[in-house]
Amino acid sequence: MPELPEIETIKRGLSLHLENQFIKQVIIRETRLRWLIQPSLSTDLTNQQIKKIQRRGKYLLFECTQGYLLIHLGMSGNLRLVPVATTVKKHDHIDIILMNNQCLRYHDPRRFGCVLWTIEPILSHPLLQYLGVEPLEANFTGEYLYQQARNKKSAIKNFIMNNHIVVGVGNIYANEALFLSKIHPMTASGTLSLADFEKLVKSIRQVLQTAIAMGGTTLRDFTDSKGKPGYFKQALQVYGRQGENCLVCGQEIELQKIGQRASYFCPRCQLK
DNA sequence: AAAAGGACCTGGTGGC
DNA sequence: TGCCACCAGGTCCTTT
Repeated sequence: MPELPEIETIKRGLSLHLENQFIKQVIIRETRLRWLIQPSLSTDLTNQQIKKIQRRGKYLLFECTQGYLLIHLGMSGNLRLVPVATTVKKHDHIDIILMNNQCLRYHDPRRFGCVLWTIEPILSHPLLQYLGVEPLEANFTGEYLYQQARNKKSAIKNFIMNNHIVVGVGNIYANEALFLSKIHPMTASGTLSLADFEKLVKSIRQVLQTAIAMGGTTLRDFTDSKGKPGYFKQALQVYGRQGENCLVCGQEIELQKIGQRASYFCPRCQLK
């Protein structure tokens, strides 16, 4: 489901309602997520106060009194804030119930996500320590990408979707950013110029920021923490538009698999 | 060392 | 209506 703008949207919604709240009870209905839920999760979390919610890449970090709750939503995960008495549906795996009777409900049909507790320094957690730069922060520059791409032959689309290089850019926004940059998704990363990378950085920033402003992209089932969809789908230039006309030049948008992922591009605007 | 491919899951869709 | 193949917003792990 979610890329950086969707996670950021959820984070902002949850921050408003959860910061400074105390956890009263944790209900676990299904432990088989990407990694098994630790049996101690419930006792670890109970009575913790949520101090602050942060985001690193597509991970949500709930800073608590004595540790961190770390949540990833995988492909199909969602977090909703619901009244405690709300009927439990299929795939509602975890409830985190607060003293004020709000319930943070984790729902994930495909179970590719994870929910775990750690008392280690959060940024040195094994899942986080090798992550690349944040695309909306100042150290994400054309120069950085250019240096990382030296001698790399992988397609530029795979390169910008690689979490060890830059985090948060998933399949939708990789396609959109490459279209804005007029770069063909198959281009070998190492052959692009510094100027290309500067343009690409600008495009990635722009596409992510615009999507955040519109509450993310709802393809079928993404909603924010209150159940509202995002509106960026209407602004998509290439994603899902194979066979339709390029909004810039009128050429038919093409679809090709790159690294097992659907890739959409304009063969006239985006040169190799 | 880098790149490609498989694996993990459920649900929706479109073809026959 | 049913069955089947294929597709999906992610990313870790294994193989080449």
